[in-house]
Amino acid sequence: MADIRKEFIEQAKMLARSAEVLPGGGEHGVEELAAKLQHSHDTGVPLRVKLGMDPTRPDLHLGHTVVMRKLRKFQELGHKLVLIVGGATAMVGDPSGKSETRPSLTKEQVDENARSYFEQMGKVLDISGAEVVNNADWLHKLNFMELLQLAGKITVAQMMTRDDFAKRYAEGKPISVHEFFYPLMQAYDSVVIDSDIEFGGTDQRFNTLLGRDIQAAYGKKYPQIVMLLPLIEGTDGAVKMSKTYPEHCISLTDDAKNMFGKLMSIPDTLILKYYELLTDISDADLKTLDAQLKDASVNPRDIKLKLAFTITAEYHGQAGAQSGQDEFINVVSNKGLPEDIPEVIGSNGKNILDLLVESDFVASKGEAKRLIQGGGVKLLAQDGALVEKIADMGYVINLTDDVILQAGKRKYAKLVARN
RNA sequence: GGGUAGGUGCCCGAGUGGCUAAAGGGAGCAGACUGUAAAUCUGCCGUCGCGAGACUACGAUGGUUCGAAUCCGUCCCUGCCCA
Repeated sequence: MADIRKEFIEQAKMLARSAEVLPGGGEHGVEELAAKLQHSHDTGVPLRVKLGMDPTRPDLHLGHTVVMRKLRKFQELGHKLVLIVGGATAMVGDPSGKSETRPSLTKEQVDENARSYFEQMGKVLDISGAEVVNNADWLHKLNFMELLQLAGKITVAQMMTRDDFAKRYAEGKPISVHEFFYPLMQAYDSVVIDSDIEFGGTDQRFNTLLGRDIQAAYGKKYPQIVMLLPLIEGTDGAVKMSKTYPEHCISLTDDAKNMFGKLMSIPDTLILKYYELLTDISDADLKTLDAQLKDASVNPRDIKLKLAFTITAEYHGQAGAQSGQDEFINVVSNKGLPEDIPEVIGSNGKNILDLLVESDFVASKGEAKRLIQGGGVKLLAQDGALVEKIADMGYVINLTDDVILQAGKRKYAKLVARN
């Protein structure tokens, strides 16, 4: 692979930003990528870039978009996106430490989930231009001998180098044999679809690299390289954004106001990372922001507002982002009332606890009580002025005029006086 | 098959007969503060009940006991060692 032309090195560098390119990593990784790009250019054959997805819970969040945004760049350069719906792999589930064999999804469920996936992915990627396949189509047809042949390409020791396995083994935690097959299945996919580059989060290091090895073992001369992108933390700032913790996820299906608000709730320490991985910001601008964040005279909130605006705009347009920002400033900064307050009719004469539970503001009466004890339940006038803070558990609603009920920071209901 | 260590609340994890609805941490919620739904501090954090209290809960099940997450039997699951 000698003589890689400079333009491809440059292109590879651009594409590799924030990513880890394997094998090699760093400079070497960039060269590997450049070689692929050049070869594709010279032969006129687009690169086949692979992304696999589990069609289990079809709820994509911003964490997924880190990889998707990168894929979009490849699409823009004319390369072929190959999306693999994990109809077969979904039954195993990527080993995470709590694995069980999952019940197999019916074809209909897989299709349904996949459809939902594509709809959400379509916000970032060009799905119509992608090749979409389901690995159940080939994995379910493998017979036992073929399976053994596949399994024979790797040793247990190699398998155990996977961090998750090694760790669990060291800690004396269970590892089921079938979990070994997840990486193998994913790797075999690479053989079948003949991928040139596989994408994933950094947690996909082992699986994707195994794909490279298995491709080679099945005779592919230039096996796939791997591009890994960082995982981003969820809104709590500590744990990776993952559907295991939906309360920390910023979902692509969140409405503009919620998306904006959730973005504002990330810890300040995450601002740069979000900027880098979730927007198209230039390196230079990133540096400027870094400097501003270290400058005590700049309020990090303002930078975060811009971040929230940029990202929200990508999914909900300028207008959506604007409404999200207006709402945030109005409600959070100025402690005003949100725009859309649901009306509740017929609350007159009701006990406050029952009302809170019925309106789904709290999950139980106990929680309602705690909320009241904590001073979180208030009645406000139409203009937001405090009418009274409810402190009595036995409080009974007695309306003469419409009044706004506030429960906690973000829950409001307009209690209508007429019945 | 034998030995041994375990299975605790959303998660991690302490607890070995009453003082345990169960330490501590994380997550979550609220309040204060703040130009952030950031940070920090404080409180809350099983269900029902205004309340006294009742109920449910420490793998499952059956016992012992005035009383069990804690003791005993059986079963299920997991790790390690031996075979």
